[in-house]
Amino acid sequence: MRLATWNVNSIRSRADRVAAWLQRSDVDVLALQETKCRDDQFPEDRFRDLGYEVAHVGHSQWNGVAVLSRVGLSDVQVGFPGMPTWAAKEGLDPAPEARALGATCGGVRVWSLYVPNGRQLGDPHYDYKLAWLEALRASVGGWLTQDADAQVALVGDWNIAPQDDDVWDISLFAHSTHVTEPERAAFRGVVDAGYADVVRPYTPGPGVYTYWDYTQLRFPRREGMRIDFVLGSPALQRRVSGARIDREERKGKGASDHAPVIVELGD
DNA sequence: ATGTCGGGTGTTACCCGA
Repeated sequence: MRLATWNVNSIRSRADRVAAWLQRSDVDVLALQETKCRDDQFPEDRFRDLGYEVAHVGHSQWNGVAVLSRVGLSDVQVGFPGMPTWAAKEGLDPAPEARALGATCGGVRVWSLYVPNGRQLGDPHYDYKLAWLEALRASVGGWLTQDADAQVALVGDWNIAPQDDDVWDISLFAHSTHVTEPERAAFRGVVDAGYADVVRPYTPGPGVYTYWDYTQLRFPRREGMRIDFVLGSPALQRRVSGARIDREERKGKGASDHAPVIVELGD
């Protein structure tokens, strides 16, 4: 089975590209982040026509996560227990954002995750990010306590660069999010709960990234960040036979600012 | 910090978010 994750930065503007990529990449399960649309706006038919079942959650033009699968898609779950809420505007009641979607595909519990961007140190969004990650850790840790053999894949845009080599020049990130110790500790918390980065062993750095800012010619200058990850439970880790980051997909007009990350699972 | 992209709207000029 071939499993992939991709922050597409709008599924409506990227549908052609995602469909073409799916067809030539022979991917069975694709988790998407930043679909940037409501459920009624998601181009489901486009992917159904290619043989994929679709689960999506999106409340507005922000966030939005989905799972596409051609190996079955069941037990869809929007958000995880205890997921923090966020008030979109001053005075509005806090509500869950469209940042987590779980579905069982081919025997694997796949979670498409879009971790909040912390914006700036000291910004309320930074504290929200840490709270969100702590709640995630608590949930996913419990799943393995209940069933140590569960096949779980936590995939998506984590908005964290866990190691200094995961950005092109750590000295430029001295006052930035994504690399702070609390964020890295939050990421390690999920790893310590039993989930390993199954991609890094096949894609060692330095200089290996999954995201390049549209501005400042970051991509041609090879100035990127490794912030998209597939974390697998022990039972999933044992099945991984390969992984890659499809840097080619970042090229050309109409590319997302993130590249797809693909994992091969054996029987 | 923004030489770029997305989305949006009190729309053809700006706003927000990453």
